Amino acid sequence: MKTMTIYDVAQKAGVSIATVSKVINRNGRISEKTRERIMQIMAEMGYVPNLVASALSSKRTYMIGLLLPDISNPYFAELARNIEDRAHELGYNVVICNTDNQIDKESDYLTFLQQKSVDGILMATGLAHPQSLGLILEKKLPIALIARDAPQLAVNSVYVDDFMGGYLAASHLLSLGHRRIGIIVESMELESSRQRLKGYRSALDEFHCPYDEQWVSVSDFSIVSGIEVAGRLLDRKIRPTAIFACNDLLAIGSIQAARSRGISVPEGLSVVGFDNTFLCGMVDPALTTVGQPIRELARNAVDLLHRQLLGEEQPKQRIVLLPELVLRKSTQRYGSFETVGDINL
Amino acid sequence: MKTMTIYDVAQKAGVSIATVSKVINRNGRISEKTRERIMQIMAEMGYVPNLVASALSSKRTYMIGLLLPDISNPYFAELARNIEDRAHELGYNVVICNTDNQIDKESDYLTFLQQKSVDGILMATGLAHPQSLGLILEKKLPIALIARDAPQLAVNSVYVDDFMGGYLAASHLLSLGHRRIGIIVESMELESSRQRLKGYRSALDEFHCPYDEQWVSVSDFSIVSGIEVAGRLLDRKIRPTAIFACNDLLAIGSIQAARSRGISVPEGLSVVGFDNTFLCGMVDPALTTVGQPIRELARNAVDLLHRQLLGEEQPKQRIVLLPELVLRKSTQRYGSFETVGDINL
DNA sequence: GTGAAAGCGCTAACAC
DNA sequence: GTGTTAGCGCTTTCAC
Repeated sequence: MKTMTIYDVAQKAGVSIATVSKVINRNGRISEKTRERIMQIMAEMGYVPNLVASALSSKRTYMIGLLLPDISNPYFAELARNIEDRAHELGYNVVICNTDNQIDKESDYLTFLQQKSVDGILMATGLAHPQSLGLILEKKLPIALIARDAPQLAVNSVYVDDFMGGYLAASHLLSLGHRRIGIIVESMELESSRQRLKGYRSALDEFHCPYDEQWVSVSDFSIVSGIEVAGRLLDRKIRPTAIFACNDLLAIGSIQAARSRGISVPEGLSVVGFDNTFLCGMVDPALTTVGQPIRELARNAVDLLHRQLLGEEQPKQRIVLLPELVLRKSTQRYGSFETVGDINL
Repeated sequence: MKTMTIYDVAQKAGVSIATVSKVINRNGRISEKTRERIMQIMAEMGYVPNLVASALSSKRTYMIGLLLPDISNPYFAELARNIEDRAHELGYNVVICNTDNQIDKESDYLTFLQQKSVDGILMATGLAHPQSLGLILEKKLPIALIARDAPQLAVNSVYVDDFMGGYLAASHLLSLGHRRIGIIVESMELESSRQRLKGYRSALDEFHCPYDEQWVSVSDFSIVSGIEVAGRLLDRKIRPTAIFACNDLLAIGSIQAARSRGISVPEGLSVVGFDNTFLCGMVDPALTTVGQPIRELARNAVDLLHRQLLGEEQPKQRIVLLPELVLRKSTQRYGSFETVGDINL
């Protein structure tokens, strides 16, 4: 069955292809009568427009590229889901690109996406290397950054207030009486990590608790890394009574590290995570965490991009959403229970 | 900066566009000398071919569509990750489509993908409604099914031996001495669920343990559903001593249902999951499960599709991979410990 | 080895 | 309101 074109429809309807094109794109002046007749004919024939051809002349592909480190990470999976939902509502398809935070994969994908003429790009990779970004900006490809970095460059972005998140986590622990609070950050390369750390320090200051660098550890995104880094923290002679992990995976790793050392959570160690992925309710004890409004993050980012695509000449903007503390079972007042098998000094 | 075309390159190189096209696609006869010179010039100019135009004439977009129920489900996220990895290696981008198992969303996406002329489609949705499939097959759009259904239709597919998976899970529990084994299936619509149930029955037979329908419950994919359904099972006067849940999420839900009733796992209840997602190592107790070779599933599916795209006229095939039991901490011999707070008859 | 030219299927002026 | 036509940027015969 040969695939049909707009010519076939035009012929069958006894009109020109321009007319058909106009009813497809519902623009131009068309009498209601011929409009309906043509719609009817298209339906009968089972005609579907070829969007590649359409894209070539109209310069719009209705596709957006989504760059993220790894979609198998629950945080990014949830983000991707919400992004795809919103994009689909607006008539766009999304192409996923796993960069593993590698700069060469990142620019590789960027080149591909550019060649394929995606209408816009959403970056949730956090790193956003200047050279990659430069490439895009130069080509005037609409872009929006999500959830992480908001570098010096003038690009649209949507993210949570990481400083506040760090502050919320630390002050929660401090107000529970904790004073030796370990913090595990994802990477010092990330602006988000730096901000969360600053928030943590700010809370410390407010509680007149001295900042001590020995309590800050750098990790990466993975759970195994969380186990390892938290393990090192817990093997100290003087060990922390609480850990603030900069993502839920690291927090879960911390719980596991504690458990394998016979330290129970929250009795022997309080743990706070970040992101509020669905994992929090899944582990035991359920994880207290700093919640990111993932859905809103996603929606706002897509909408921001969409407005650019519509050609609305709006000023570049940064949308900052506020995180909130989600209390569950992994934190408790320091010293409120007799700790068993616990050698805290 | 106006975007360049093949004409600009041809002009600068003093050759025709046909020649340039040939060096880009490394086909046709081109002298090594001019080839290099043109490559050089393209690099200097920063020229990148427009793949939309290329697609319009060559009929190949180097994009494949991936339909799945929900990418925020860890199983599908891992699958998607591996699919994207392999596709990327082969030079393809992947467009994700979340169907939520709704037939209208499914056919909606299918229409879109067809209009965008993706080179092929990967379906991991399990349902694969005949009408949707018919649409694709009719258009001769290459397709491969993953991980779930393998209906009557002649389509390529890759999946695990679900019967064997069910058998493995049940016989593990039976050999531990369990006789009242609840099974929670995702949906009776799914061939995979039916097969797993058959495997379960087969193991029962082998152990001369009578099959009793009261032990089989139907659920959906979610953890909340797992909690609910497992809860009903556990609230029976005579309750099961083990539960075989047809995915890890349901298994985790079962553990939570048990915990909230004061039943500990594995002492008061053994639980086996299915899929072997990374969640298994994350919960307490770590989950014994039937492992799917997700990576191989993904690779094989992409390769199968790829071979079709290359036009290799191969017979349709079904690749069946074998699952394996992954032992962790959520199962134990029935009766080997005094059960506490347990009213088993 | 290289080039001319006819599409691929559609959009968007512009003319009528 | 509807039709004509010139592209969009590339691939691909088929001459030379």
